[in-house]
Amino acid sequence: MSSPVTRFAPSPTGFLHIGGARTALFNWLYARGRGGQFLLRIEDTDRARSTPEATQAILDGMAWLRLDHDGEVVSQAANAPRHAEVARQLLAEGKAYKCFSTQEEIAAFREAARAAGQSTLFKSPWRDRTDHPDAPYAIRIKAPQDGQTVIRDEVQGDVTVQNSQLDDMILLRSDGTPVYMLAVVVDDHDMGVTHVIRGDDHLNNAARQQMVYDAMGWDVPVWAHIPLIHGADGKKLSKRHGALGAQEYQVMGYPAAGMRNYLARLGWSHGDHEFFTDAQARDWFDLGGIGKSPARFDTAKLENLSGQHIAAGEDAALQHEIEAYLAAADQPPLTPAQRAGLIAAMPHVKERAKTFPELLEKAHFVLCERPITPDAKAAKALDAVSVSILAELTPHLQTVSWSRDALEAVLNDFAAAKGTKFGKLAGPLRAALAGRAVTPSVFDMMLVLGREESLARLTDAAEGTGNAP
RNA sequence: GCCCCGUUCGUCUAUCGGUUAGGACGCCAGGUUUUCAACCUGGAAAGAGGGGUUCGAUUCCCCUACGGGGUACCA
Repeated sequence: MSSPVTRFAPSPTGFLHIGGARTALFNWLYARGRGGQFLLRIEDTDRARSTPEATQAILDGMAWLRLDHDGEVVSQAANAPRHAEVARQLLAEGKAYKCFSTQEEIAAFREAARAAGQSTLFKSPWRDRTDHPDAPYAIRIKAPQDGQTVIRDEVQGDVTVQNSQLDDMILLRSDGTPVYMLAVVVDDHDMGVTHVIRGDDHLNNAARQQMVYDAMGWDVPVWAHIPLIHGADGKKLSKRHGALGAQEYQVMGYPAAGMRNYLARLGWSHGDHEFFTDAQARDWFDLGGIGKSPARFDTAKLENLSGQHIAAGEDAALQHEIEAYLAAADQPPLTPAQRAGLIAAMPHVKERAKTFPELLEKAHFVLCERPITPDAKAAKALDAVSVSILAELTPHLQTVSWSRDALEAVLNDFAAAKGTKFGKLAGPLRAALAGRAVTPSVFDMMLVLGREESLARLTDAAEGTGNAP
C-alpha cells in the first residue's frame, strides 16, 4: 500500500478559521503518521473575495501550529486552463453538453417548480439537443438519471444519494471559467490526493464530485467528512462565540502544543487519552477515531490542556515560544537581562501557568528591576510592622549558605524566634522580592535571584525605597 | 419544500448486544499548603422521546422531535 497524500484547501477570504485549523491538523496528522504527504492548495478561484493577505494569514496560522506542508503552495486559480481542458474533454466524449439556458430562464424554471411544489433541480432542455445556436454556453455534466451514488465515507459510513437528486451541474461557466466543483476534483486528482479529509459541509457535494471522477474514469479518493465545530451554545461557530481565528489563540498566549492537543481531541479520540504529545498524536491518529457529531468549542478544556503542555514543556522551547507570543501580541520584546531571568525562573513558573501571560505574571520577579514598585496587594503586605521585621531579618541572610535547606532553616528559626510561623513572613517577603502578592515560592525566588539581588530588594523594602504604589 | 447527516453526564468523549455506562475538563465538599497554581480524597452529573428485533438493548431497525449540512453559471 502506497503512502497517503492528503491536503488542506482553504479559501483565502480571511484568517485561518479554527475549524479550518482542525481540518488541516487532521490531514497533517494522517499524512505524517503514515509517512505520507500533506499538500496545501489555496482555493482562490473567487478572485473578488481572495486576497494575498488572507493567504498569508493562513500560512502564518499553520506555521504557528507547526503544520508544515510538502511541496509548493498550489493556487487553484492558476490551474483554470487545466480545469477547462477537462470540461472540454468531457464535452468531446459526450459526457457533458453545451447548455444555452440563460440565468433568467433557470431562475424562472426554479420559481415555477417551487410554486408547483416540485423539485427545483434544473432540467436543462439542451441535454440532448444538437441544434445549437450561435450563443454563449455553459458546459454541464450529464448526471446519471437513475440509480444511486454511494459515498463510502470513513467517518460517516456509506452515504447513499439517489441520482435523481443530482442535477446536471455546471462545469464551465458561459464565460469560460471553471466552477469550484470541477476544480477541486481535477486538482485533487492531479495532485495525487488519496484521502480527502474535510468538513462535513462537503458531504453532499461529494456525490456531485464523484460524478466527475466517474466521468473521467479516475479513482475516487478515500472520503472522510468530519463534523463541524460549534460554539458553546451548540450553534454554528460565529463571531459572537469569541475568537474564530486560530492565531487569535496565539495572541491570547496559548502554546501551540496545547492548541494542537485540544484541536486533535475535539471530535477525535483514542481511548481515554486526553493529554498527548505530537508524536503520540501522529502515532495514534486514525480516521476511525473521528466522531460523527459536531463538537463544541470549550475554552476551559483548552486552558487545562495548555497548562499541562506548558508544565511539560522544555525550558528553552518555552522561552522561544514565549518570545514569539510577545511579538504576536504586539508587546515589547525581552531585554537580554529579562531573557536570562526568565530562563532561570522557568522551572519554577511553568508548572503554575495555563497561558503565557499567566506565566509571565508569575515570572514578574525576574522581569522587573530595582527599585521595585509593588502593586496594590503587595504594598499592603509591606506595612510598617512587616517592614521592620524585614529589616531585622536581613542581617540573618548575609552569611547563611545560599541553599534551599539553609534558607528554609534560617527563615523558620527567625519566625519561631518572633513567635510566629513562616507563613506570616511569606507575604512581606514575596512583596519585597517581587512586588507582587502572587509569585513562585519565596525560596525559589531567592535562589533564582541570588544573595546579592535578594538582599538588595529586601533592603529596598526595609528602607522604603521605591515603595510608591 | 426536497435530500443527506447527527443525538451518551454542563462540555469533550469511551462502549463496537450482556458494564454498578468508564475517563477527562468544569463544578461542589474536604484535605494539604507559603500566595497563585498544583496535588490528594470524596461527591453530584448522561444514553432525546416512542415503537420494534432479541433471552437481553446506549449499541441493530423504524417513526417523531431537535440540531447541522446541502440543494447556485459561490467556494
